[in-house]
Amino acid sequence: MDENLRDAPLFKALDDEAAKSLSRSMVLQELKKGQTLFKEGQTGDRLYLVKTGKVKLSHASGDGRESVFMVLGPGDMFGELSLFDPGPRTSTAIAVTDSEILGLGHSDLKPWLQDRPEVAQALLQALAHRLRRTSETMSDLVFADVPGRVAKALLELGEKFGNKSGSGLSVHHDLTQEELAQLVGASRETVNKALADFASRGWIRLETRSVELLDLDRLSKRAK
Amino acid sequence: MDENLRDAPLFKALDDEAAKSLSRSMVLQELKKGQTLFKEGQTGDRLYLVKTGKVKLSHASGDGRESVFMVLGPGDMFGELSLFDPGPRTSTAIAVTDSEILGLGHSDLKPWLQDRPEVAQALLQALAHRLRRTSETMSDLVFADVPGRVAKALLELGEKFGNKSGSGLSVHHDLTQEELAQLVGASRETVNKALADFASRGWIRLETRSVELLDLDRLSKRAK
DNA sequence: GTGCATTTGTGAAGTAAATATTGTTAAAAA
DNA sequence: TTTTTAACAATATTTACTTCACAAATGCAC
Repeated sequence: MDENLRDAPLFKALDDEAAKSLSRSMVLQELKKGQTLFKEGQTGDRLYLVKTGKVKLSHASGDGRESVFMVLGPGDMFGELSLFDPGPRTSTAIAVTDSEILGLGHSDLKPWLQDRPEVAQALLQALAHRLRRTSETMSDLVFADVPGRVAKALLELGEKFGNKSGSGLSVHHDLTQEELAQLVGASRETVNKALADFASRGWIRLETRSVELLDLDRLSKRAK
Repeated sequence: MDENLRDAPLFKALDDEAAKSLSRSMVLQELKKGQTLFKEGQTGDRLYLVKTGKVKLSHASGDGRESVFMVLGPGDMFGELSLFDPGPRTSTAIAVTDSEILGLGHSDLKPWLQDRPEVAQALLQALAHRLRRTSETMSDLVFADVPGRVAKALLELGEKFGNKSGSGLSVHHDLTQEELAQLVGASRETVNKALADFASRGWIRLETRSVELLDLDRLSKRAK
């Protein structure tokens, strides 16, 4: 079984034997970059786990604008809302890069939830944790200005997708500036200006679909 | 047992017998208006249920500004984050009116989670539902202007606390305009303007700590 | 390579909302 | 009651951000 997945909330609480057994009922699906897994409004009761690649969860406004709540990487779970609280999907899931994802249907998960309290417990914890982060993002939208939110987003992407490189933290986020702007809840132009400003101060170095974070301290200070 | 509470997610899944038994391990606490139940940053592993009254969950920024995520009424659950995902409280809970609150400690809930999968299931559903609403609020912050958010907040308060009255829906929210502004994520002044504008159009009638919603259709249209 | 589309960078004008100020009304407290 | 405090209302000013317009760079198909 894949190392990344062993740490996913769904499996963390189980012993190897059980984890293997559960993983057998999951279905692998390959997505090309840009491909849509599900759209908001559709019904669906599958939960997904990212095995490789990146997936973004977004939400469209009436007039065509888009907002991205989250970029998910290996080990991350999504789509669980429609599973626990039946109803249409609230977000659209699109692959940011070529990705492999594992799907698990409601009926396959149910027996585990019944017989293994530790699975439910782990999922409760995962949801609670998610809720915690969501409400933090919410107060950032209220309190922080755009550069602050950009700094925060960079740090979060760094934590998730960063690799230590000589001088700093190299982050291949695979997002266009447009997508980054949607993640931050601002226009592409202002995000671009914030990035350019950080770069001119030497806090980051911009590359295409990737950044190198050079001064984490300053960025953190700007973020809070 | 109180009727309101019988419908709370925690009890809904249980039969009368079990619900009664669980409710016996809950501790009643009375709060005066303005009294703080817990503060963000404190540790705590209790879950609460509002029996009577109203409680607000808020979050403070570094520079003293405040944001209110939620106003809770009878039957609503809160404080569960620190219970499922151990860590300090992420919000401050303050009584908006004199209130009665039931508390349940981690150790009292745990056996139920172990033995009764339907309890865990109900809680998963409650969290998923909460997450759904939170992310909707989040995209409203990105997409909607202040008057739109005010209209939405009024409708939500109406759904929760409204009573049909002759001409419209009478909503005793018990919030000052300052608190309403914090709930909407805007300054008191702009919220006041939006309210005055709605009133001048005849969509609402303002009273102190209360509104009457007269034209729900127009408000809904302005909200989306 | 050449050409075309997408992404990135930047300045200027327009706008929603915050901030600041001051006045008015209503509710508590003396 | 009067006094004091808190909540609400209206205005002018400033600010952060969006929108618009366009140029430069990069990636990709042929």
